[in-house]
Amino acid sequence: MEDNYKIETILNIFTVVNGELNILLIKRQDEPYKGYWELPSMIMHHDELLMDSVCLAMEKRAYLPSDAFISCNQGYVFDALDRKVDERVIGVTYNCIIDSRVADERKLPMGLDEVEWFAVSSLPKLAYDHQSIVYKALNSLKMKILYEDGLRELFPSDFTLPELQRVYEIITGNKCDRRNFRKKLLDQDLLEDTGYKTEGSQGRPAKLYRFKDDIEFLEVI
Amino acid sequence: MEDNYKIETILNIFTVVNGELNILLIKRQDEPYKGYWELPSMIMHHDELLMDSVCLAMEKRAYLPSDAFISCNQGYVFDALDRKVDERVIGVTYNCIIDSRVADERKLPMGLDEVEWFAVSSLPKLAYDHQSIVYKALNSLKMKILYEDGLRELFPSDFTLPELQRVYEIITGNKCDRRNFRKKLLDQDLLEDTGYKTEGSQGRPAKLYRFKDDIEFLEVI
DNA sequence: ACGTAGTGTGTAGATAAAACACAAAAAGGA
DNA sequence: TCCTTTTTGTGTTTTATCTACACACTACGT
Repeated sequence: MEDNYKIETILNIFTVVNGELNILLIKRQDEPYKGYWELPSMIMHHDELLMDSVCLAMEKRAYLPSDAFISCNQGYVFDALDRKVDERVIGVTYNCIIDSRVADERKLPMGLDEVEWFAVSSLPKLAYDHQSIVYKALNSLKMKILYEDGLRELFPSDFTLPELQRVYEIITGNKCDRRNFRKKLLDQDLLEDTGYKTEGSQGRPAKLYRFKDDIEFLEVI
Repeated sequence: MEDNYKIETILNIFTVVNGELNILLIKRQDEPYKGYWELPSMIMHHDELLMDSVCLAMEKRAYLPSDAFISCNQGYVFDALDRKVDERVIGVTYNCIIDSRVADERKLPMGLDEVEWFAVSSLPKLAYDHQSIVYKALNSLKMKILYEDGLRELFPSDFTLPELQRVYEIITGNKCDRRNFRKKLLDQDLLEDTGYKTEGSQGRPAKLYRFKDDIEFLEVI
């Protein structure tokens, strides 16, 4: 018996802009699922590593530099027999976080692809099983924030504590008291005050913080 | 270009016997790595799901009933170009926990395979990249114990608190005080006293507990 | 009967988590 | 200019959780 299947890598590329968690999607130009949005993906060839394929997907699909990510973690493998329409493709997902400062430096080829950021709280119709894939990725992100250094990766540049809390609450689903959230973060000494404040927004300006780029740290939140 | 690679599922099958975490290994009969031990694995065919392949590996490699596991979770994907000697095989790992009461009901075909349980604290020489695979699985198990219901799955039948603590400490790497460990577990009301005690061991007999098979529970330890 | 080995138990101090209310700084409109 | 609205910043008290710690009980072996 001749086994014939392919492996693709599928990328959940996250970034935070204006205190909102965004994910990168591409509008499909062809059938099937024409007009639906999909995650960047790339078929892996036999002489490549999965990570090679991930980098190619970053460049050729997402139009982002292949080294743009702050973190890139392997996620779940999706293997339903009918997940693609006419061929067997096993999808290995990768969850990437990139810096919002490079998120909009994409050079799209004129009029070819539509590549856009969507707030995860308002996603469009997704092709194939990509809806499930995003949900699973969001759950991984939740674990990463709760038990690892997820927040640090999501906020590489300056941020306000309310922004941090909004993203934390959206991803984890836990609402928490502002004062307790601030205290918990400031008590560990992971953050430093930049001395700057937000401008032009409504209400009292918020202090801008950044994560200390410290050697080792064991726990966030 | 014709892409030609295969996918295999690789099983880390864990069970607890006598308060010791064991993993199932098979002694290789042929080159390469003849005489080394390996994890049960099975090539996945194009018309199968990964879980089909897992079940086949359970039956045909581990000689265990394919429904014997208490839990079976997808783990990491190993994809190094040279992880197998002469062909490209992508390994998708699954971490299974089985009941120690079925662990020894295996019917091995006479004199063909050597299939044995090893304490994870004293593993033999492992073939291929299976050493890394076991390490990664142990780390997943740690996360599962710390943040999910891992302990419950590892102890489906009666156990003593010292047994529970030993396994907990080995997997998590955290030593903890006996009294505090007991209190933490007994305060949540997950356990019930069976009324029985260990017999024939040295020292004072230990009470036998079991996990209440309760509806929902949010946290262990 | 005595030693040895392993289990079972409670309390006080420290640390972390949860609950809670008001003042400060900007923007917009009367 | 003053008042209202909006959003941020701040401290204390209570509660729960975690940590540290010492001695008695029950079997087995000699």
